[in-house]
Amino acid sequence: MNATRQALIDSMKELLWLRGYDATSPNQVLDHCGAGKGSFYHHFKGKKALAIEAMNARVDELIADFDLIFGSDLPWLNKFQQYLLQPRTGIKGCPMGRLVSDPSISDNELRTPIDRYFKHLLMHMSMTLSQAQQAEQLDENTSPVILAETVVSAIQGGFIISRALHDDQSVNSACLGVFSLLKGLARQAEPMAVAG
Amino acid sequence: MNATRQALIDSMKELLWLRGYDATSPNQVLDHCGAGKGSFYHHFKGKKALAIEAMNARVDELIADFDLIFGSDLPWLNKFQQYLLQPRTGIKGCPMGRLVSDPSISDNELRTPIDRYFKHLLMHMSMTLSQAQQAEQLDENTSPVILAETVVSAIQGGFIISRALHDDQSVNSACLGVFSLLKGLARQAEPMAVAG
DNA sequence: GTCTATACACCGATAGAC
DNA sequence: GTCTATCGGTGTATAGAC
Repeated sequence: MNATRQALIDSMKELLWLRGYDATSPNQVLDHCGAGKGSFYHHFKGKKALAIEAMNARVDELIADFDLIFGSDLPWLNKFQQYLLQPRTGIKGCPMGRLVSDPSISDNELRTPIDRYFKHLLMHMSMTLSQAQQAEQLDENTSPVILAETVVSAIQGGFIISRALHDDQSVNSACLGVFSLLKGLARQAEPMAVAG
Repeated sequence: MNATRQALIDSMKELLWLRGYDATSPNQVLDHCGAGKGSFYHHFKGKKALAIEAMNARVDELIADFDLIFGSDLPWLNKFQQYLLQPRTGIKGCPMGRLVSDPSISDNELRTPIDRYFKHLLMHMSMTLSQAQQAEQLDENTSPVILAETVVSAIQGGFIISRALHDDQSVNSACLGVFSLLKGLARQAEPMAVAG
């Protein structure tokens, strides 16, 4: 892979996190990585094409981190504990979540990587919760799908509060709060009933 | 109050919700309300000044709605029920929450109305929760401040998920989920009927 | 108070030399 | 593959007539 091409992707990845899509211009990307306009339009059809590659690279990164925890054989509650209690820098925002407010993201091609990221989180969290219910380790009155949505929302919303109040810690409070609520639903597995 | 001036504020309010701050240009505001450039810069120092007035007007509106519920004498859980189970149009996003991702919002003057909105929600929710604890109607193991942050985060994050998945209902699922979790912490010092 | 004309910077993209 | 020059369009704001 060409080094300039990779540098363009890396710079776009960084600037998307820092300023979002609409507010990031090709010129800013070029300044950031020291490339020239000619390289940009040689390697990519345009801003949108580069952004999609950069977003997909970021999603791969984030999903790999997520899978380290949710793909492990930790007990279900410990998975959520590890994921939710990771320290986050609230004001920076979520590299994916912050993009959805950009007007251009209503374009479906631009939205695809973001959709992929959140669908992955939601699906694997709700699978974990569903298995916990089957093992009688989780209260059965709440739907795993809705519960997963609530957890992901608490994280994303925590970033919003952090930026709104200019306070890096708000997101961590929100994550702690939703973890406490989740912990309240944990049940000790009871001995398996024997049919007959 | 001059009618043109008011029309400019109303149009900016609308466009801020629709497109955010950075992506809304003075020309778009003028097209939206039919005013001319001269009127704009006669009544307002510039885009930023108009946006601040429009944001403050929106916050007043949202806070009035919020206070209708949280300023009432409903039981604490019913307040959260009414507020959280209001149907929301997820893809439109929260008129305040969507603004925090705009790079320009790191400017403190622009952030002030947003800060005021969220501080109001958080303070009054945590007061309600604190009083519920004193009345022994709410589990005492979780901090009211953290719980309030979790509730507001679930709403805001729900909007993010809605926009990410292009699904109006995600935000309502997230709100339902956090309400269920909250309901699980209710204690019956006195008889309380709660549907849902 | 409102209008039109204008200024200047930056946007995303292209052309063509090397 | 990379560079510089340039394009048409738009953003924010100002000037000055009426």
